Amino acid sequence: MPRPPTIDREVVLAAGLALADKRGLEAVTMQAVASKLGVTPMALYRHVASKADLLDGLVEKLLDELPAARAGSWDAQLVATANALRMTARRHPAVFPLLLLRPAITASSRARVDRIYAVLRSAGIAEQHLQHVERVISTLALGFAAGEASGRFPKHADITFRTMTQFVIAGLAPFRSQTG
Amino acid sequence: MPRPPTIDREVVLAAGLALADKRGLEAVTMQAVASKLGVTPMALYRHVASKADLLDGLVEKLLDELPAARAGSWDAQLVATANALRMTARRHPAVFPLLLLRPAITASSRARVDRIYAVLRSAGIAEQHLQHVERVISTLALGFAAGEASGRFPKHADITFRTMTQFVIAGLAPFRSQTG
DNA sequence: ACCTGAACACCGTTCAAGT
DNA sequence: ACCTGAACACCGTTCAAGT
Repeated sequence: MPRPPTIDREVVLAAGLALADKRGLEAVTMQAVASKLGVTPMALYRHVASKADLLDGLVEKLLDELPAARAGSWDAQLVATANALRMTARRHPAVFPLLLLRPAITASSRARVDRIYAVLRSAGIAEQHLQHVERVISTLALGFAAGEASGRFPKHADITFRTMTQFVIAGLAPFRSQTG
Repeated sequence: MPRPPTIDREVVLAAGLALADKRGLEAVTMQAVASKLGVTPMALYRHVASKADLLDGLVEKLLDELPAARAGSWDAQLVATANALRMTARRHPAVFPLLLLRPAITASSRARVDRIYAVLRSAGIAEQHLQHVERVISTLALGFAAGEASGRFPKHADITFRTMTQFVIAGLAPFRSQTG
């Protein structure tokens, strides 16, 4: 005896994200999410496998929010990517740090990593350094954004960001074989 | 009517850390910690203000574990510090990532940051760049250690670490005014 | 197919009471 | 001073039942 669905995974995740943004990660309980949707907590289990799955879904939503890569020189592209991460971290400070706790290569992140590889290639990074250089600069960009979102840099975060971009350009130098 | 204390803050934190190391952060419950000590959960509240205070105490214990800085060239000292963070992260993979969520300057971390400042000065970093450069390299070292501990780099983490050290040395170049 | 009611084992935390 | 017993409001999750 079918029934018209009143909620779906998308609205469950949206409600969870809104709750996390407004009142922090610990405010994201099955009961709070359900109540926001006018439904009982048990209804959520048809759309998310567990609370851990719900939190995973929130992280996915953050990644989906990142803008597509822009054109420009390789260094401008790297800065734009780091900046996009930073903006997303500011919108979702409670959820963002979870990004650092996930495997670097998931199905959904693969395309994004490949994009960075392409940018690094155009910067002249040799193939054997690609994976490691990508990890280093991604760790730095993610770590900075997560740190800022967590209040680690209460003052002068903008200057630290600028310092970071200069630092990255110079740090890449030993790994570049040709100008891009 | 005084009683001899059966537990103190130190053993509460030690029990919590052991639990986190063995079974993860979510295994650290007041009941589990208490049971490990042969005591009721309510007994813990005389020694820690709350569960959040307990977790804060675990992070402090990790910091206390870091070895004192060693002598050597500035670059060797930076590498040694990053390596010490990495070893601590491996011993305590569940707790370590919490470090990235804390303010960079707390009373207890102040001395450590000052030590890095001294090393960076001896590398010839100009005074106006000191704070920002320190934030950048600390974010990178912490982020890498936390990422590795969380399983972000399942393969070739050692090579990535070496890449990171080269990257940092080169990244510092634009901020150095004299050889140290 | 989708949601609910009732139930379970657990959680952090309080407060008054015991020694 | 320090720990306990009893209690409270909450948590995630299950399962059978309703529509």
